[in-house]
Amino acid sequence: MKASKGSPLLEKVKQRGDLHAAGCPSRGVLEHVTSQWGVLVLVALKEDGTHRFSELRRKVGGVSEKMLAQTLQALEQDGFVHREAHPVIPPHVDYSLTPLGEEVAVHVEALTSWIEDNVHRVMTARTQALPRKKAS
Amino acid sequence: MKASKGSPLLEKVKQRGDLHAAGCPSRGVLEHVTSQWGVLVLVALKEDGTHRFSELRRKVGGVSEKMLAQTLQALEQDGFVHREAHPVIPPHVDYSLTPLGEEVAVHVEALTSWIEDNVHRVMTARTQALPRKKAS
DNA sequence: CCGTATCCGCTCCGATACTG
DNA sequence: CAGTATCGGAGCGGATACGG
Repeated sequence: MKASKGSPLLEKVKQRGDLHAAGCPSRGVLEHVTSQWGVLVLVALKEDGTHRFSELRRKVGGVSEKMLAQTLQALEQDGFVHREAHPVIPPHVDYSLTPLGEEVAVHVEALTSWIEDNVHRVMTARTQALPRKKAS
Repeated sequence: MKASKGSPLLEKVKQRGDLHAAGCPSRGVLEHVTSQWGVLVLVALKEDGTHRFSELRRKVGGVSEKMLAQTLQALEQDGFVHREAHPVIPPHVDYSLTPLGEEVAVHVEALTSWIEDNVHRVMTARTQALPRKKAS
C-alpha cells in the first residue's frame, strides 16, 4: 500500500516492521530466523564460530544436506551469515556470522539456552496436562 | 553455582536439554515456541495480557482458526499458556501466559523486537545479495 | 462464541543421482 | 568436499460443516 499523503515520518514507519501485519516483510525474516534449522545453525555458529559445511551438518543433529544448504542460503541472503568459498580442490567453504547475524544470534541463543535449562519444567507440565478427551 | 563433580548430581544433567541432539525432547519444545504462530501468540499475550480466542485471531494477522487452536493447545500442553473456559452461553474462553510462559516470552519478544527494529537492514542486505543464479 | 472433525490441495522434505 | 536437480511420499494447513 502506498502512502499517498506524504508525511515524511510515515515513511519511517515503513522501515520498522510489524509482525502482526500479515503482509509485512518482517514475517519472512522471522520465518528464516525461527525456522527449525535456522535457529540451530545460528546458535551453532554463535557458540563455536566459523564452521565448514560438513562440520555444521555433524553439529546440527538430524539435518539433511538439502535443508542445511537451503537454510544457509536463506540466512546468507538475509545478511546473517557470511559464506566464504576457497577456490581449492577439494572445495573448502567456511560459514560464519556477520555482525548482523551476531546481533540476532544473541537473542536466539538466549531463547535456546532458556529452553535447554527449563525443558524439565515443560516436561513436567506435559505430564500434568489432562487430556481434554479420552485417549483412544 | 552448582559444582557437580562426579556426584549423584550428574543425574541432573539429564534434565538439561541439548538442542544439538536430534532425539532430545527440547527439540519439540523449541518447535512449539518458535513455530510460525507460536511466536506471534506468545508475543501477543505478553504485550497485552489476557485475550479471548477471537481477539487473538484478529490480533495475529493471517492465522486460521485451525492453526490458532492447534498452536494454543500445544502451548497450553507445554505449560506456557493458561486456558480458562467460562461455562456460560455464549462460551467465553480466556488465554493468558503462565509464569513459565512469561519467562519464555521475554526472550521471544526480545527476538521479535529486534527483528521489527532491524528489518530494514535485512531488506538492504537482500538487495545487495548477488543472486547465485537467476533471481526467483 | 469456541472449538472439533473431515476432506483435500499443496508445500515441504528426504533420498538419490549428478557436477565442479 | 560442497553443493544442485529431480522425484515422490508425508504432513501441513485452509475451507467447510457441525457440536457444545
